[in-house]
Amino acid sequence: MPEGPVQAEPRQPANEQVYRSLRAELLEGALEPGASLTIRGVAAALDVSMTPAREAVRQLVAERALALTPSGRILVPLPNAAELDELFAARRLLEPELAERAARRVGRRVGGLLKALHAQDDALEAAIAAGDAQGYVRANMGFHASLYAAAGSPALMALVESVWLQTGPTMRRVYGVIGTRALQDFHETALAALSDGDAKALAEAIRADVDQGAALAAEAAD
Amino acid sequence: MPEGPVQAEPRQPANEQVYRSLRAELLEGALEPGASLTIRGVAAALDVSMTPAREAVRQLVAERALALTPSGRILVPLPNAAELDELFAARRLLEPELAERAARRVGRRVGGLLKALHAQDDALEAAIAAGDAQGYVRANMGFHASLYAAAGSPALMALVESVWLQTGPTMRRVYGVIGTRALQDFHETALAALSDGDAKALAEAIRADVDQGAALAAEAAD
DNA sequence: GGCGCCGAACTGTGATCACAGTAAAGGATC
DNA sequence: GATCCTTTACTGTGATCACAGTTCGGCGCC
Repeated sequence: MPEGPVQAEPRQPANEQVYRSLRAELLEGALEPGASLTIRGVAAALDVSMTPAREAVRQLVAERALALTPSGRILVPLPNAAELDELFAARRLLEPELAERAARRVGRRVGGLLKALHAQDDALEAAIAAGDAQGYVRANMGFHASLYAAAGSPALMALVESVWLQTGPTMRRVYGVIGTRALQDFHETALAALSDGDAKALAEAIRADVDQGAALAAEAAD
Repeated sequence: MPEGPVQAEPRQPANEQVYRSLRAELLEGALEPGASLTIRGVAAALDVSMTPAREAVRQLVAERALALTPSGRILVPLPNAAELDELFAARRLLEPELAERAARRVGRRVGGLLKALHAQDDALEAAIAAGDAQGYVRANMGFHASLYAAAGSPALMALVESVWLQTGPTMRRVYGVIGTRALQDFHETALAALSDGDAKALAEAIRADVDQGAALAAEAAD
């Protein structure tokens, strides 16, 4: 069943454009933790007025992806060790569930998904080889996102994305400690479990991957 | 250690006032699923201008507590069975973790917390006896909220509250099926586990309570 | 030379207005 | 009497302006 060309975005509201832009920057770690933003600044950067910029910033504050100082200034939050622990605890709880749901839902029709995941994994290796920290974060997230998208569980996915949004700025630093540790490739384990149709094993591989990420993040946090 | 009077809210921004108001209505199920809201309407109801009302609505849309029609109209979402399943799956994963953290954190200094939880539980019984559906939802949520607050895990708590916000409008209907089923009081089980300092048993009681809620919600959804 | 103070620039917030699109209600037609 | 269409009222979006509070600069003082 060939898919037609993606609907050429009939109309992109300005506030959503700003939101997507900021969100992508946060997810990929393009924004330094602790950095400050201004509504007028992001409005000018995307050539819109203050209003849509405000809405976008507000949304991200509501998702804890941005923080407000007591006086109302906007900054990229810098999670401390305890908060990082909470966020990875949430990932450890939610992501295996999504992985398991994905495996059960695709069943044996696993070909297309496997191909997409392999592509993301290749991009990840390439980013590591090229020393591209932001590309690394993006590819790693893409791998997980592609897998979980197959679960067809938008509400759970939204929760996980909310967590990613909060860990994004710190995840960039994780790239810095890669290579200083011997890492096990749980993505490969996950792909094997998925092609075997073993939902439990897939969930376990994802849990291990998240745990490894948590360890790296804890190491990179100091 | 007597606590001083709560700081008399030095200044409440209008947008947050609107946000809190809408949020409370959603959490307690005061808003009917499928009902539609207008920015001008909520602005008028709280006697503020459109701007803060917009911000508040936007935040709640970002948290999936409100939904937008393709044309941009605002309505209280009506989760279908699959979405409800996702939301309770998330509660089932996250809340036992919070309960366990709470138990470990309070350790043996459990007196104040137990007292607060008993008070919430009494309010819950009173609401059931009085036939107050909204009071029931509020007291039940208050019980869980008080317990998890003791965990000192704001990031996890925010995730759970996001889920509550989405289940709120449907939870009101749950009250309708209470009494048609013989219910086990897992709150009592939880309180016993807490006073024993048994974190694992507390987590298990909370999981059972969430599961029972999920069953009731599934029953009330049709 | 270091410290404290004052002012100017800048911040987020709130209000108001103009606009394009949608939904609903009314009437005309068959 | 039901159906379709037109018009009207209303919706969310975006822009602009006024304002109060904060921050950070430079200047004067010790």
